[in-house]
Amino acid sequence: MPGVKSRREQYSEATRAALLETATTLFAERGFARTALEDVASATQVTRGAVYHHFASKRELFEAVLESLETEATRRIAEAAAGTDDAWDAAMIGLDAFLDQCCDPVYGRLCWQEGPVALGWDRWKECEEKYAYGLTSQFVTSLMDAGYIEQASPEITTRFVFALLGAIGSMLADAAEADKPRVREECATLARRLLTGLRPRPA
Amino acid sequence: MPGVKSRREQYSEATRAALLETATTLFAERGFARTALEDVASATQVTRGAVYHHFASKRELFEAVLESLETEATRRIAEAAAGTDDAWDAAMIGLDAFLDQCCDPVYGRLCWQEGPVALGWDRWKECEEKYAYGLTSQFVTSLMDAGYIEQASPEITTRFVFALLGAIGSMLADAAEADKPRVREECATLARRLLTGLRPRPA
DNA sequence: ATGGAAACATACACAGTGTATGTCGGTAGG
DNA sequence: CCTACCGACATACACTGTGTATGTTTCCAT
Repeated sequence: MPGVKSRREQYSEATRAALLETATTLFAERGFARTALEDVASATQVTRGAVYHHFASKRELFEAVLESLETEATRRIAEAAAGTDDAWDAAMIGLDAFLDQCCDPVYGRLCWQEGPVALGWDRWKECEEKYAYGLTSQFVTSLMDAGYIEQASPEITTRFVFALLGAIGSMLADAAEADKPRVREECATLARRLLTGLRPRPA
Repeated sequence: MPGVKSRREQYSEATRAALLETATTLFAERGFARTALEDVASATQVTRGAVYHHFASKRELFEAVLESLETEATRRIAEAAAGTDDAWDAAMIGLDAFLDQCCDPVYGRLCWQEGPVALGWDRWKECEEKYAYGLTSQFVTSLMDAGYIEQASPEITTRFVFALLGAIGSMLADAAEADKPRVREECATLARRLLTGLRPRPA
């Protein structure tokens, strides 16, 4: 009977999920480099053996954490913008949803600060292709197609916009909880203004 | 006689400089994490003992490398923009000088890619306060003062612009040597356009 | 019940950083 | 001059942390 999990499979899956969760917490609290797998294991009440059973390496564990966070985040953002036809409006709604997302300290810290540090920029971007970077790319090309921003290399434009989003993510991740609403608003208006710079000139 | 160095001091300074140079090369070639101090030492024909004599830690060695690169870079950029009175023109000249700088693969790689990875984002930004970040901040505030860009939080605006510059640095560091001129130009126009988005509205 | 495989634990190899100590040549004061 | 010291480095070692190889137990199928 496919779909029915044996007890052992359930246990195994639970362990894996628990590892993922403690790893998320510890990576977010202490950062990738300052978190030893021993800590992750003991906090989950298993040994490092279990960790290496479920994940090939420390890096892969982090990637799994990242993917889990990004899957949820991109889903939310895409969902928020889904109903809107106009490309510009959709992008602005997406931006708002993204800002909301970044106010979660775990997301901001792990995806935008620890991510590139832990995996190296290349590998990180490779992972992000599927998520934030990919989504950004979609928004950018749809804005370009709709004539809302000037025709230019989509790759480079995307990287610029992505960098902006990264800056926002890092800032919100850094900001004290009390400051977040203010910072959030300033980021929103600034990002909008910068993007309007890309609009085709009326001339 | 102050100012005159004893022979020992000269030797010492020379080895320190040599260490700095090989470290620069190796960090740029292999990255910070994949470069062991043993490699730096042996390539300089000394032992790790010498490295630890001159630098308190691997991190400090990297910081020294970074500072050396950034000192030179910011000097060049500031110098290029020095003669120009108009804040906008000065900023554009500075941008051009920066783009030139980033075409040096060593600078781009170490300052914009390895930097945050090696030191962690916080410490990296702390270092950059004195150099690229500080210079960016100056340009931004002078643009704001001159009314070329809208009044807004200078801190946040600076971080946005800094992120843009970082994106450029990374891209040029990544780009194949043959592509650099093209990428450079596209980056330049894109950056200019984005910045114009910050100009106060005529309305 | 029993062979086998999955889910872990245990133990170990190894790389790399940092530190404590040793050595040797240069330099300064008498 | 010479000698006592100090700085520049070398040597050796401790410790942390990753990854791997090998056990051990538990579950499930036959």
